[in-house]
Amino acid sequence: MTNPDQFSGNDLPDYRPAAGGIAARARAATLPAYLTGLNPEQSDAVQTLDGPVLVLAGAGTGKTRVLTTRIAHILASGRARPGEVLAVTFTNKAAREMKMRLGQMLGQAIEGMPWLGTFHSIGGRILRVHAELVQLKSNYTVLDTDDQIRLLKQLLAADNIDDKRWPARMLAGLIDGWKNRGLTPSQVPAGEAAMFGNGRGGKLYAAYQERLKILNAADFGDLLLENIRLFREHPDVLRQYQQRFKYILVDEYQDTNVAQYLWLRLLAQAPSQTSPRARGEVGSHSDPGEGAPPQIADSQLAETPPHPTPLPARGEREQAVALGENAAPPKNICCVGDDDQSIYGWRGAEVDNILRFEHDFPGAKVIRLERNYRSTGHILAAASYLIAHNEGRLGKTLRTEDVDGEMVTVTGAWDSEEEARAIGEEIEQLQRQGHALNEIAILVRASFQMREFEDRFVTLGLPYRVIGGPRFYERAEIRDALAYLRVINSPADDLAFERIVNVPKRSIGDATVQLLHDHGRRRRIPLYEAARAIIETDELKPKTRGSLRDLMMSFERWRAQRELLPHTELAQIVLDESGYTEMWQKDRSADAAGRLENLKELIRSMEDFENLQGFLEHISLVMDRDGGSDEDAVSVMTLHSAKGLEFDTVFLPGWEEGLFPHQRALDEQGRAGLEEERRLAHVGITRARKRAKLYFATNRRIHGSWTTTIPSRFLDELPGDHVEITESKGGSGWGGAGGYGASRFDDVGAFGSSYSTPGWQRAQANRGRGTGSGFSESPSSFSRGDFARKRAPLTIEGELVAKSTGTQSEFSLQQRVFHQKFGYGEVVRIDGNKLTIAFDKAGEKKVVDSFVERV
DNA sequence: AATCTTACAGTTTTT
DNA sequence: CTGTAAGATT
Repeated sequence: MTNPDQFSGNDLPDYRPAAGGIAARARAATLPAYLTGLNPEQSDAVQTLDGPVLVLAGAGTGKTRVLTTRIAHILASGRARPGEVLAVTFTNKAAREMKMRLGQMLGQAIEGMPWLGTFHSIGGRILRVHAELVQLKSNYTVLDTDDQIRLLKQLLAADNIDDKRWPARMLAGLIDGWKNRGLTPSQVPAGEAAMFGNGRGGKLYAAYQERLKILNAADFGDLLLENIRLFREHPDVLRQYQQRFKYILVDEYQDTNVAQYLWLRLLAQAPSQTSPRARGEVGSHSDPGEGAPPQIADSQLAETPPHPTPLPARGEREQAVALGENAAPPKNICCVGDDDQSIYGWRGAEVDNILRFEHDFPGAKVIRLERNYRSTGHILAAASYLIAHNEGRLGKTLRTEDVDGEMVTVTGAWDSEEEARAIGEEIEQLQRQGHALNEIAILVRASFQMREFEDRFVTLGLPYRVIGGPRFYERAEIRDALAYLRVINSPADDLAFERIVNVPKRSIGDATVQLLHDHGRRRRIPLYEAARAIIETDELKPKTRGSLRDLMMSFERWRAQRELLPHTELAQIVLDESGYTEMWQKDRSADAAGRLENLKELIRSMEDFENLQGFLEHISLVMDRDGGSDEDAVSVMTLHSAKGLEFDTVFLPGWEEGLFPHQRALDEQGRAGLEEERRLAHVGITRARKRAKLYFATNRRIHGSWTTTIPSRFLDELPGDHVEITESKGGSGWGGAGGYGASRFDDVGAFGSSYSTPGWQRAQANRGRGTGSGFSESPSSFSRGDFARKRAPLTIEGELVAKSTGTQSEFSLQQRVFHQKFGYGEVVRIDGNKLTIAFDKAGEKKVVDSFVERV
């Protein structure tokens, strides 16, 4: 955040005047300050306030700036008050950033925008107000995926369905998919509903929805779907919101799914047009009926190649049209997105939404932002050339006024280990040249690739940070703690009760829980009440009965204390008295300390909320992953989680067929899958400001065994003029390839063939002068020995010693140590500041001493 | 009820 | 090969 380059990106206080000339200056004189410094297209996007607008904002073209400025303009020009503007994003992070930038732009003059948030938080908020209309109470619980699956497991068990053959996870996926497409149980096409559990999928979905109502709970999908149902069944409520929202803004429109699209359409309609017909016909209209022939809903399942020209309307859209939702002239809705960055098709995002915007919102104005302020010329050219291979796109050409800069590099490595080694060295070199590690990222296709980098960085002592992984509230310890609080807040929360009844272990096993379930079901009471009743009987073994009674008494006590104590203090007491904290204190595994730290963080975060109820309401919707530390460290993450971020230097390893593009995407989605993978590649390259470095390995371990791979077709799709083929650090593109004899050439041949393509040959011809040998040169002149020799003189050690905690005598052989990642172990060898440690669980590892502590 | 053993799968992720 | 989850064992 301290990098000066930051402002060459979206913020642009110093936008080059080339764009406007006299006209721009004239505008600047009459318009408010926030409008100055926008380029003509941006300015257009900000000031076209009436009617539907689609802003196609390529990577690094100032998308967020346009959105925030547009809101500022709406507010400052007095066209609407903050409460009359609906602005939706996908992530809390994006919402927070917009709020922040809006605040900066407008000063403190305007109170925070109440309707700026994620689809889910806004949907959830509307739902709380009208909960009774959809058979919920306003204090309903939001279930996460884990709760969802456990609930489904119970339903499967109740229906005697073998959850080996029909896993609950799969059903959860199906239900999510249906909800993403805006389908209630009765609207699911019969063919699809029959696909699960010998035709019982549809019934299970219905049963699940019913059960949710009884538990007073909603899953993530419901937050939107129940909103749609609410709006359709209660036109008066819909009208209220249509009147309220004078302006609607949508971020990342290419990522919207059908449900989100329907939700937006309903809200974007002019208030007077609410169709009274909508009420009764929702269910019956598209309901194929129970006995209908299994139509495998081709329109929904078969891949529909995206195409800019009008497409056949798809099922859900037809439905919207049939309900009269298409009739009204759309209001002032502005969607911002980039079809070239649509990478979430697999979780329900419909690229069609953005491709068909003009069709869906007649009279829409489409504005293209094509001036890129992030990347240098070569990087942009490479990314543009690559993405041009996609057919289903609206078409944009990114331009920059920046210098060409460094070429994009492509480097081959013998195997993934060498790939990691080479990248590690490049990073160390950058570090020695004074580049901040914070400005370096490694973006992988699949998370298993991260491991090799982590291992390498641990040995090098190079600080790194893994982005992504389990979210804060998804961690077991957080969910356990929350479950305790949920039971205190709402004794009817069976899922929460079940989760912690035997955590920590209190000898209340499955048998006992089953007994509680039976009891509860018979008397139609929650598990909590069942437990209270059963400890008065002698149905349980004395030991179990005693321990359950203790737990119940604790809960009663905590509930009484709830009125007297601040909720943070209560949480502390609950965790201590339940033995939960103690459980982790006694745990000697590597991550126990971290878990205790997380629990502390949870309590800290509770302070931001007024009371327990408020905290629980928000935790599942607006709790973000722990804010990254501010240490200087290399970021390691997946390409997906890199969307929206930018770095000076970006390393993109693993560009091999099968991995990237991923085989599964190809197998399951065909050409659409390939195009999405290509968009992912485009996203990856455009994350880089100054350096994009692509890698492929000839050999990679997949599912344990070594597999020879061929370089990704995407490498062939790069423009030769902007790409440089380099050698892996230490002398050879093959690094350690030497010494393996003829078989190696077989492998080279395999990949060489894919390099007979024009793009590749251009690339080779182009890099002729200066840079040294390329792939055409025999790699046999290099060997592992060469590699090692060239590595030796590097003074990494010198730097690391300076960073390490102290003298090397701090550790001795057989010393017991603790490492944040690998846990406990014993020192078996010492080389300067590098220790070889036999970890109890992780095996033998080489680690820099500053990363371990004595026990 | 807790621990050990075996089977099995194994992109991408937000809310 | 490795981590998880369900099943078998004590």
